[in-house]
Amino acid sequence: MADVRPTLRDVATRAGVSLSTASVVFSGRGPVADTTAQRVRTAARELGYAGPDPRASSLRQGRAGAVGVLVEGRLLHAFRDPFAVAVLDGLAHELDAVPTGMLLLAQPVDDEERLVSQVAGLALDALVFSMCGPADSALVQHAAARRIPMVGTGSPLDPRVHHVRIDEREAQASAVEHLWQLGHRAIAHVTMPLGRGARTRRLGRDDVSRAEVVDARLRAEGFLARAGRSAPLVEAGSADVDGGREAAALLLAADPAPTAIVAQSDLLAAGVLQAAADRGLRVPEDLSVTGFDGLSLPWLDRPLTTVDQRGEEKGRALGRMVAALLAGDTVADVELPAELRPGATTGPPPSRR
Amino acid sequence: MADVRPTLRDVATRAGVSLSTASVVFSGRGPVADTTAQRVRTAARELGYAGPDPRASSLRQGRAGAVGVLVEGRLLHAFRDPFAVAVLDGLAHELDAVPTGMLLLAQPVDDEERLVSQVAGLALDALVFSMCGPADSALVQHAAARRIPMVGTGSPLDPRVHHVRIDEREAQASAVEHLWQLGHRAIAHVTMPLGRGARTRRLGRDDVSRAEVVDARLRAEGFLARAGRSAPLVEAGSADVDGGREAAALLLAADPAPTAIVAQSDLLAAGVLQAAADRGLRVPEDLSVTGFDGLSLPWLDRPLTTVDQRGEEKGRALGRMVAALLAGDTVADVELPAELRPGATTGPPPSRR
DNA sequence: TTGTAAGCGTTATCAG
DNA sequence: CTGATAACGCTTACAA
Repeated sequence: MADVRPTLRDVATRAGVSLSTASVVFSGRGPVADTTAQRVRTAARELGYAGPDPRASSLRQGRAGAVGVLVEGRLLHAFRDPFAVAVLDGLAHELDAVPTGMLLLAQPVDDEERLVSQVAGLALDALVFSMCGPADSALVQHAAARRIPMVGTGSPLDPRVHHVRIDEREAQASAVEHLWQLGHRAIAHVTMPLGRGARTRRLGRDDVSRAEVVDARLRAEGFLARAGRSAPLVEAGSADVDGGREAAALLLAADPAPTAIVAQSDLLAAGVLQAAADRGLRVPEDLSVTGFDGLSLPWLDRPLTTVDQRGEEKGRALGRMVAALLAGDTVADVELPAELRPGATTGPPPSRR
Repeated sequence: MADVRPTLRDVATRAGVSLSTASVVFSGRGPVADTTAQRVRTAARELGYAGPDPRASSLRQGRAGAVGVLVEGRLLHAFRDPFAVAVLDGLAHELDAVPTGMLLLAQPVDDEERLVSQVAGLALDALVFSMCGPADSALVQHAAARRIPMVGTGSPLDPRVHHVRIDEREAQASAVEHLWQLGHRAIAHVTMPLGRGARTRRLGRDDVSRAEVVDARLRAEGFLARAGRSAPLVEAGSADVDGGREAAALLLAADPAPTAIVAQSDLLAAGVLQAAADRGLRVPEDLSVTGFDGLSLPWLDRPLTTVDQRGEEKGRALGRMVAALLAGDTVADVELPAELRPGATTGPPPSRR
């Protein structure tokens, strides 16, 4: 066995057939006599031929067999969010049926140019913006030029990107409505980071309208629409438990303190619960807390009241959209339902007890 | 702008230069006059040319710009394990510098043939078995035939796969040693699933030696070597918190019950802690527990005594190995240290208090 | 049913 | 510094 990889031509020669016949044997397109096929396969086995080189066939057929999947920041952080993982899992499930592989692309916070040049060197059939992030991305321009179809979950905001969304505003407002019904009138909000360089800080209405991150902006708008324009807002410095804890600490130190905190994600809500515990507040007796995503966080000691947007289903919808696009179909944007799921972290405010 | 993607030839024609000159402008190899380069770039911009097609250049250059990364089972499960995520993060970090993308391959439990045919269609420069799993994989044969270099963390056991390992036996034995020093004499072991079709069950010595999953086998052997050949072993049905809980429940129901349980992973150990709580046992007063991996599990209320194998470092070592292999260097297997890190879940047995 | 030939879009070599 | 020309390994009309 020579050290160079045999090619289809070598196999064909050895089997005593033409190159095209050998090709047909492997691709399965077109009729081949059984005996011929046998001879080709035998020759392949003898030569240690592992099948057609994907590089060559993808050039010829125009299919790479892989889609790029963008996740935010470092993998370590992206995968710490069970919601992101659920979306990816649903996506993987649908793409597996195509079949198509997922090429992970970690979106660096600052250096977009680098990401574009990385993608420029990759053979990709589509691009998936798996998490709703900044409103625009330099990648869109590049992918559009390459005629690579793009799908996202609300961002980037570009007509060339197909979306699977939820009604972020309405979904977040439903959490406020739930609290309002319970009697809360001092409701505060913890947002995800609104853009790069986020830090724990109080937010004004115009900070919200200027926010780069689409879902964070829409949810905050939905919150404000129902809770009142002057309801307090705090931005979390990071989209994780610690970020929620710090943001909530800021809110709870105010006087008067809110009786309920609406967080933009379950992870943030988990941090809010910690901050409440830090101050000796009982949940939901002294403070009600809502999350967003609908994760099952087994390490929480009680079920969170949350807005359930089924992550796996979202991922599957993305995957089906990709599959349709690859098949050359035209697709329409999809809107998925998201609804409030009451748990044990919300109840009447102290004054009503 | 036509609807077909322009090619380098179109750009060259428009710029009034030859194809090869245009190529050199984009690849940066070879000298080009500034004015010529400008003209080419202008023509490219005007045509909306997004750079050389990666499919074609990869065929020509023999590089795909991506490596396949195998994770066990569904993504949802793989990413639920913080250790796996840490390894992937370290890997991503090193590969980013190459630069090379990571194509995720979920290893189905049963249908290996499907995985092979998936990989057969993918242009990959290397294959990374990121988690130590079954001792052999049909992929090895395929990748070897394609001359794709392979790296792993202990499995598959094949001389063609380069490894980054830890001394699993010794590492697991060190946890037993720690307990022994504290005075424990009734030490039990919870193993990861030993192969497909795992279920919660007591294990004999020969179950261990027949185990498919390499690290599970080696750790169990290390455990037995130090704890004594008749120390009780239970296999977890799944490599997660619930698996650990069920396995520990079985151990704790025995009479006499162990005073210490050595788990093969931190996730399993978390389940052991739950099982202890279920029976009203205090840790470490009534039961000592050790884990394996060295994760920081923020949702545990106290630090776990564990064997720290730094996942990120392991991933980086894998990444460096891949980089070296891609550069054509010969590489030697690497052994990384793993050491016991005492936490708050181990102490003297009840009899010594 | 099998063979011939023309690409797919680049990059590498080598001569000018 | 620039330009012909030949691969890279395969697929697919079309002809036999």
